[in-house]
Amino acid sequence: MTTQSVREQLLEHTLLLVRQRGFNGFSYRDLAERVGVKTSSIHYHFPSKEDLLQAAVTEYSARICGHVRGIDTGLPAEAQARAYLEPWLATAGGDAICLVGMLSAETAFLPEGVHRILKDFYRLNEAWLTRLLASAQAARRTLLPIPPQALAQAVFGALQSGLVVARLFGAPERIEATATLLIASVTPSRSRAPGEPA
Amino acid sequence: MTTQSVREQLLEHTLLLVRQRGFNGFSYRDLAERVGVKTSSIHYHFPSKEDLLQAAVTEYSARICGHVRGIDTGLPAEAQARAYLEPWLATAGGDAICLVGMLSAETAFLPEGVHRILKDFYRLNEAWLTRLLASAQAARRTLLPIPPQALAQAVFGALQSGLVVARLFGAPERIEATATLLIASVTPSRSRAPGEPA
DNA sequence: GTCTATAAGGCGATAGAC
DNA sequence: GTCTATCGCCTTATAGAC
Repeated sequence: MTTQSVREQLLEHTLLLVRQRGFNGFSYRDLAERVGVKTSSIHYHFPSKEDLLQAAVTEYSARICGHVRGIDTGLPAEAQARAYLEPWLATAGGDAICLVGMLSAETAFLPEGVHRILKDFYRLNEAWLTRLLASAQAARRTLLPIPPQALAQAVFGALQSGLVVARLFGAPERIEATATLLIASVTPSRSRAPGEPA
Repeated sequence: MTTQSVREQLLEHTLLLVRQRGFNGFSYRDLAERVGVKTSSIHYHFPSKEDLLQAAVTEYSARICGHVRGIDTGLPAEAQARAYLEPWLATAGGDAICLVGMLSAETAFLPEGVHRILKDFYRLNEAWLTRLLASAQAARRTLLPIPPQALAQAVFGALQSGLVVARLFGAPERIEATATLLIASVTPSRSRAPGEPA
């Protein structure tokens, strides 16, 4: 447990506040109270609220995308899928959702620069999932109902919404439906022949 | 084009404002300006902002759930799926998303009564999709990668997120990945045998 | 039912002392 | 770097005239 500078604490609590309540859902006062400083001190580190947002979304995206890029593509497809799902499963059911998912609901208030980071976040995750699904399909180990890219978009969207719904219902296991879909889509399994009973 | 009472206009513009900006994203002033009245007139019809929200979410849920319940279950599964998807396809790419999806991101600020309506909305849609998928599977016309209920949850979540992403990218066709997944999941089609090229 | 006027407090942001 | 003090504006909500 290393000691954090005030700036680091502000950024960390902003990440949490945005994921819990959204950019429009917290104030400088809320943030100041959590960190134990006055609101004017926040303005010293982050002159405007948009500066704070920009820093938070950049940091969040770097962390998650870093995790995704860090997954060894030499692993079996199922192991890659499980590694990918890790942070999603760990988040589900808490009082925070994905920062990008939250901000995507608030696009009307966000500057263009933030929009770009959000879009890049979707693109990277969807591209990674597309590659995984396509390679699993190419190896003939699996049978996809729709093209890899379409399934990747659907799976990633279902994960985002899964966090939202898991929080609403207070039910972490709500994310598992989508996790199962991804795993099943890259797993050879005993894939049933058409007409074979489930 | 029938003339609407002020109350009806307030409700209608509230539906739109929540779907565009969220419950925390608009004020009585915004609403008053759109309808052409003063903010105090809103308080006459809806004493508090929570009253306004309660009326809006109730109305929205009644409309969408009414549409779903109105789909003839005697139709072929694919026709039912297309009828179900209709409002989602019509919404994608505009500046408004599903009101329930929007409010689900703002749960921290919403009263318990609204939470209940949101949950019921998810349950009804998921149950309807589960029935559709299960009946299509039971008829041996299709092969699902995961159980019907899990797929229903994933599909519905992907639709919700699909609206969000379609708006962010300004790309209505973004919803089609999930629409394709649902259609493919209930369509006998020429379902490929394992190993058969896509 | 709708208005004017106003209350009481929250908001992001700034100036200037220390 | 952090503080106190303050600005101007926005917010939901109410009282009372018409």
